[in-house]
Parts: sequence; structure tokens; C-alpha cells
Amino acid sequence: MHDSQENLPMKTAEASGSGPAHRYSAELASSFEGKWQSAWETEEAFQTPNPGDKGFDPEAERFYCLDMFPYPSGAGLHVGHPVGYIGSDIICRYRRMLGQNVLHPMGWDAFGLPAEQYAIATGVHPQVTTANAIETFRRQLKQIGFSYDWSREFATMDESYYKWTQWIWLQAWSAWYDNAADRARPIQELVEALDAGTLLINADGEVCAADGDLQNCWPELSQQEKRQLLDGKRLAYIDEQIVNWCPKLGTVLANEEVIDGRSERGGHPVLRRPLRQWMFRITAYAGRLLDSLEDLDWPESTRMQQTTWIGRSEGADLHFPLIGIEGCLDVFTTRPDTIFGATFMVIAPEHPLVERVLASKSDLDNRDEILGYVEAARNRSDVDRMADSKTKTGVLLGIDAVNPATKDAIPIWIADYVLMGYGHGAVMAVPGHDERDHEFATQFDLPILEVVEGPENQTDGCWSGNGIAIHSSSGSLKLDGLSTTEAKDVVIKWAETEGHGHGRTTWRLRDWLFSRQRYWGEPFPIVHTEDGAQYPVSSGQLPVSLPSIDDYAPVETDDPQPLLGKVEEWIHTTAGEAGVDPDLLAPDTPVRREANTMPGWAGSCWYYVRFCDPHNNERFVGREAEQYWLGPKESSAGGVDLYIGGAEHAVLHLLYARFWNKLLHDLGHLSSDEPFRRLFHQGLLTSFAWKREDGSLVPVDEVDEEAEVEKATNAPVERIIAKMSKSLRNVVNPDDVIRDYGADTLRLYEMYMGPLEASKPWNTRDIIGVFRFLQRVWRLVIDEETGKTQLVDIPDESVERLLHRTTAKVSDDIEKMAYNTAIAAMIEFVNAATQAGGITANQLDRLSRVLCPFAPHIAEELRSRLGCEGLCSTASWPEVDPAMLKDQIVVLPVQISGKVRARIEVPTDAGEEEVTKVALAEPTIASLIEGDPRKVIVIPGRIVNIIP
RNA sequence: GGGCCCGUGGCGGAACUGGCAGACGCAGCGGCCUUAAAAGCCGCAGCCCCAAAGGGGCGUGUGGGUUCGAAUCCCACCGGGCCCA
Repeated sequence: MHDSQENLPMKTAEASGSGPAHRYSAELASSFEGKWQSAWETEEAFQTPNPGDKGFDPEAERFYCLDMFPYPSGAGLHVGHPVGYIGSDIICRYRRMLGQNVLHPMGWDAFGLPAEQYAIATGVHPQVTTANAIETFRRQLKQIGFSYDWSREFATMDESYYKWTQWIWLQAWSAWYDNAADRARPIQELVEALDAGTLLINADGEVCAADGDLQNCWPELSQQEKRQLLDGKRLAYIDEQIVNWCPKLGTVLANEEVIDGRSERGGHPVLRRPLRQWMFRITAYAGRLLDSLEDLDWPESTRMQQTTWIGRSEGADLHFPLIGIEGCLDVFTTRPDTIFGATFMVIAPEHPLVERVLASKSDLDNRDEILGYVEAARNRSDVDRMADSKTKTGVLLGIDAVNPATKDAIPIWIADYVLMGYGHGAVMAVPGHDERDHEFATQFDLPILEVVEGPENQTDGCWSGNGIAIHSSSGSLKLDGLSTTEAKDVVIKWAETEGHGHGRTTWRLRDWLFSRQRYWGEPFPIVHTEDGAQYPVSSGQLPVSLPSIDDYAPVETDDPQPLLGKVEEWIHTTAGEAGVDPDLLAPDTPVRREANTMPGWAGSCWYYVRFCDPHNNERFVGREAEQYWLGPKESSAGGVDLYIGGAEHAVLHLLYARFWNKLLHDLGHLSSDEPFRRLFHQGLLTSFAWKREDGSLVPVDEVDEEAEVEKATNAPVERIIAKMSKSLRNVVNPDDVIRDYGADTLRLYEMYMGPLEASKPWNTRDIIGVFRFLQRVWRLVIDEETGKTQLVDIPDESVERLLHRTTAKVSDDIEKMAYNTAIAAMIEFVNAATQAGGITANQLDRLSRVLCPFAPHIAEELRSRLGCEGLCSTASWPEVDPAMLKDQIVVLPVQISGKVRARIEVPTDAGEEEVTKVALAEPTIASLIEGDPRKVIVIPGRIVNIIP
């Protein structure tokens, strides 16, 4: 009926050993991969000594290469995770073989929302689930054969780590930003300077240099007022903010974590609520965070994203006097040159002027309309409000302001397209030259003036670019004929002279909302007294441990409250119990602990520092270790030498870490001004997925990939490239690949797929290619029948030459992280050596060392079978003889008018004249041209082009 | 809508600084080995045309330009991706 073969179980891959006993197979690979991983561990092959430790070589170049550490999820690794890790492992192994001091650590980003969500769903403590997930991740990473120094491993949830996260936060709480010095300083220095009178506080509460004309308010303040004033200067401070409250998650979210009015994680609705929150004064660093981007060896696109995020804009604050009510309406504008075109004003619904007008003017006929509008605007997110909608909404406030340039009375409107958090929450509307003002004016039939001459072909709409000022002169301000840039300067000078305002730079960057109402994060090391003051936990008493609780379910309420608030006996304590310095507060004073916790970003802001000295109990990092690994050196201004991770962290993580680094640098704790000198983003690993004709996606296992049809319906499906995701069932697990082919094949395949930085699709079918390569390496030197080494005694001249060339090519490519072409070069070598009949023991020794960074297990195995002493991984990189890289004879293509017609052989060092002579004498060429050519172009070693 | 990046065989990709397009691998085809198959080894392989040997034409998203020479530089357009709005 049918032959017996159909009854045999299908083999998943050819990698399972069915050939000769000693052929390289998945089984053979697994028989020695574990062995070498153990050998590396017991011989401490990758443990990196710190300065002062035994075995430290102060002469060697340092190379601190860091992977973005993973958030260990319960699902374990998928093949996308190790892409960057393999990439960094190769360059680290290579640099180690060159004799450099390589710091290559790994750890765990362990606090965060997913573990807490899981705990809510299952009742298992996040500590437990996270520890299990770490266990899985570590096991999976170890079987890929990474050369991490595991002795430096830690997790951000370890008390011995977050103790220092809390300490760093206290550093920020205890510091202020000295604008004159443009750096952070301990707040104690501010107090001393104020007490001594070298600095003073002006009537606006600003810190100023002592100046005879200024009145110093400081000595007149009460203790309470002084404290409040200082609290307002701290880099970590409490502020009442309109926050994004997510009832479902039971926490507030940063603006960055809210997308289209929903939480980034989970997509739950987010409400806008005022709440007292811990903030970080990151805006104090806006200028420096922007300026020092220039000094970083980072991908251009990432620097661009940070630049946009920080969003520097230059312009002016202008004062518009109000009519019928005391005071001015202040606006910020980037286009002070268009002041003559300001025909109305718009304020945000939350603007305090709204309250003032409602309170002072009882005769407003549209009072109810205003109240209704303000209420409706409250819950719209900033993103919604700024979205490009053609229909603008707004109501008249009912009072006018005076345009200081034209002296005209202009109406004030309330509209939600103006945001309170930006500038002053008010704009001078210039409908002639601002898109949104234009839409608003059209909507409500308000006058539109043209005050900048745009390009001639400008037809409809409004010109918002630069041009020449027109219709813009009156009294003391004359702009007509000036360019936009000139006009801006003139207006700012005029405003400053006549008291209408001043030039100002603003930033898009907001202060960083740093507290969360979650459980699974670092507690703040601070307590509150009944009178509303805060006292720090003294650093000797850290960490403030996260109390254990049984019920992690957030209190689902529209009225935000932190989860830790439920732990009454922990919250209510005494100053002494909480660890407040008795000199600051008597130990028996009743205090309330801070119930908020830090966001997931906190731990990742400084982990690169801790890796330098992870077991230090005295300091967050030892000074000597910090200076050695992160300090400036001859070839670098300091920071991690190479940081590898995904581009999805281009803004938030990298910006936050830069901020902490600068803060700690200012306070003298870090020697580099920047955390990551060179940054590299590995590409996203995608996978094939299948799409129906209506565009919906079909899980991979429901598709007949051969016929390209959906199994259930036989309907044709189209192959597309998509992210690996559970729902598409196109996730590949590295454990499976290692089982079928071995870890070396996994490593090679992931690097051979294409450039490290490119996003590329996983194709299981292609893995066999690099597996066969390893099989050929093996067969080149091991007899597949007997398992004995088979080597030749006399090296083949061309093989020797090619080995030098391959070594040089692989070196160059590793430095460029162009691993795909490095592997291609090694494949070519092995193919050539096989054809030539084999290699010598000495050549195998060198080949193993060249292969080692990529496929370390097989390299170790082959080299040990050769009888070499010591580990391949700690051997030195093979020498390259430059003389072996050059050929005596070179083949040059000869073109006639740009088309290749023949090839000639000439000595490598032949001069132009000699090459020309040979080319013209070549029979094919000679037959194609008559007489002397008009021109002959010779590019030595490259090409000859003849123009007849 | 704005900014940035990218389009190369059936597929992943290679190509130094403007100098032989398609390295290397997958899939495919032919041969050897084998009772047979798998594996392995050797070879072919961008597309089109001339029956073939040999040779010719076209060819790096499309159209133009610069150049002795363009995948590479410039302009416009089409398509895709990322970021911002």
C-alpha cells in the first residue's frame, strides 16, 4: 500500500545525528557545549579584576561593554533577546583576546508593573515570580555561552542595590540647581550662602547673587517659610500636578506612558487629576542634556529624537495689559516678530485668569458656558487637545487685553488647544501666521492680518515660515522690511526697554514625575510629619525595605491612593523607627512614611555604575573602580565604552540615565559627565507572518507554508514580515534552536542573518547554512568515522595566505560589528582549505582562535583535541603578517567606455604607463579600438577604462 | 502634515572613499556516491535573446542629471519603515 518510511517519525532537522559516529551534530555539540561552559565558570575565565585586585593589569586598555539588561518576564527569552547580546559578546571576546581589560556584566531590571499585574491575577508575590523568571533567563543566557562576568550579577530589586537607588534619590533631594554655576550643588551650601548673605532671595523668591540694590527676603522669613522655600529649590521635590491617573492600574503614569488617552501598558483609560507627586527637576538640565549630545558617539536618529524631546525654543515673554481688571496677561511666543498680527488672545481653560474673571465679574452673560467648557476640557488629554483637528472649540472670556504694539484692545478667548503646562498657558494669537490660530480665527470669524510676506506663490492658508515683516510699524516699534530673525531681535529689545517683556528660551521637556502608586518598586527614603514637612531617612539607615503584603490589588478608585497606604502599621511610625537622624527630628515624633514607590525607570538609571563595583557596602560605587571603568581616558571623555540595546529606549531610559549621571557628576560622585559614550542599537528581529486577503493575520501554525494557503479554508494568504508576538504564534524559542542545532549555530545564525543594526526576519530554513559550515569546520580536522584529528604536515601556501587574510578581515569586521561578512570570510576559508586538502595543527590552532568569538564551544573543543594548553577563550588573537595580505599579481578589468571587455594580469605594483601598455596590447582590446585612444584612465589595483 | 532612514536575483544579504553588481548562505537544478534515499562531495545558477559552443542586449523601485565610470553623488516621483505632530 505504501512503503514503510512513512511510518518513521519525522526528523525535525538534519542536525540530529544520523550520519557517521563523529560527525558534528546537535547531540555532539551538546555533548561538549555544557562542558566548556562549566570550564569557563570553574576557571573564572571571564571574571574581570578591578584595580587593586589580584591579576589586574593597569597597562591594558579598558573596554567597558554593556548590554541593556533585560526585564525578566515569565515567558523566558525569545530569539530576539540575544541578538544584541551575541553582538556584544563577540566584540568582548575579541578584545579580551587582544589583551584588553574587558568589563562585560549582566543583571536584571526586576522592578516593574508586569510582575505586579501577574501577582494581582494569581496571588503569587512578585518577588517569587521575578526570582523564577530571573532563574529561567540566567539558565537560557548561560547555555548560549556568553562571556559575562557573572560574579557581578545583581537585580534592581536586591536590597543591597536599591539601598543605593534610594541614596541617589536623597542626593537629588538634598541638592539644588545653581543657575549661575550651571550645576547642581548640595542644598546645605545654599543655606550657608543665604545665611552669610553672599546669595539672597529676591521678592520673586529667586536665588540671586548679592547686589546692593536688591532687597534680601531671606532673613525675614520664618523657619516654616524658609523650609518651604528650600523645598521648592530641591532637585527632587513635591508638586501638585495634573497627573494621568489610571484607575485600572491604580497608578499615575508619566506623560510618556500615556498614548491617546490610554495607558501604554494595557491600554486602559487614563483620567486627569490633580495630585501631590514627587518630581525630578530634569528641566534644570535641559540645556546641558541638549548640548552634550554633540559629544556622544550615538546613532544620529537617537540624538535627533532626544533633541526633539528636549525641544529648545527661543522666543519672548510678552505682557499684554488687561482692560477692566488689574494686571497683565503674560504669553510666551517663538514669533515675537508677528506681534502686529496678534488680533486676539487665547488662554487655557485651567488658566488662573479664568477664576479671577469669574470671581470679579458678576455680570458675565456666558458664565455657565465658561464653566461648562472648563469642566469639559479637564479630562481631555494634552495629546487629544493638541491633535490636529480642523474644528477648534472655545468660549469668550468676556474681557479684553491691549496689544502693546498696536495699542488695540483685543478679545481674550478660552480654548483647549492651548495647554496650561506650556509657556504660560496663554498665547497671543496670530491667525495670519500660525496654523492653529488661523483655524480658530476662521471658525469664530476673527480678523486675520498679514504681517510677514511669505513666498510669492503662497496662495491660501497662512504662511508660518520666515519672511519680511510688513504692516508692522507704529510709534517706537518699526519692523517693516526686516527679516524674521532681525524683527525678533528688534521686538525683544523694544519689549525689554519699554517694559513689555523680555527674551526667553523655553523647553518642551517637562519635569519628571517620579512617584507611582504601585507596590513593586523602590520605597522613597523619606517621611512626613504632621505639619507637612519632610525628613530624610539617614543614609546609614538605608534601605527602606519594601514591606511584604498579601493583597496587591489596586484600590480601583477615581481618587488616587498608593497601594502601600493600605499597610497602616508600616505607614504610621516614629522618626526613630523610620531611621531619621535624631538631630533633625526627635526619635519619638510620630511620622507618616511616604507610601508612593519609584517608577520602573529608577533602577536602570544607574546600573551601569554599580556593575563597576557591585558588592560595595560602603558606597554606591568605589571611587577607584568608578574612575577606572567610567572615568575619562586618552581615547574617550568617559562613560561606558560601548552600550548596546534596542532603539525603543532612544528617549526615556537614555535621557533619564543621562540626567542621573550629570546630577551625580555635579555632586562629585561620578567622573564622567555622560553615562554612555558610544551607543549601538541592534535591529529588531522580526518573523514571517501570514495575512489574509482582508488584511487580518493568520497564526503561523494555521498556514500551509508550502502552498501559501490557510489550512482551514484553503484561502490564499500573503507572507509578510511582522514582530514576533504570542498572538501571531510566530515566536521562536532559543532553547528549541539549541536543541536542534546547538548554541554555536544559534550564535552564528543570528549574526549571519544580516547587519547587526538592521531589522531582519528570522527564517528557520536558513539556519542549516551556518550549521553546515560548523560541520565542515569539524570535518576539515576530525575524521568523522574515528573521531581522530586529521591534519596535514605541510601547510599549503595559498591556504596559509588566505588564513592571514581571513584573520585580518575578521579583525576589521569585528571592530565594525559587521559580523555577517566576518562569518562569510570564515566560510570561504574553510571551503578553500577543504578543497586544498586540509590544514596543519598550527593553522587549526589559529583558525580556532579566529572562530572563538563567534562559536566559542566548537573552537574550545577543536583546540583542546589538538592538545593545546589553556582555554581558547583566554588565548591571544592570532598575529597577521602584513606581507601575506598582498599578492604579486593582480587581475585588472579593462573597460572601453565604461563596459568591461577584457581582463589583464599585471604586477601589483605596476605603474600607470605599464598597465596602459598591457591593456592596449590585450588582443580583445586591440581588436576593438582603432588607433590611439583619446584617453586612458588607470586606477591602480582597481580598473582600467579606455575612451577610444 | 513635518523630520529621519531604507528600496539590489525566488529569499536573507555582499559591494572599500564613485571603479568587475549579485560575495556568503538558503531555496532550486545537474552529476558522483548509494540497491534506494538522506547526508556528503563536485558542478550550474540575475533576466532576455541568438538552436548550441561562444557571443550579444538589459539590469540595483521609477524618471532625469553630474561623471571616463553611479547600487553608491544630486533633483523629482513611487513604495516601505521609524520618530514627531
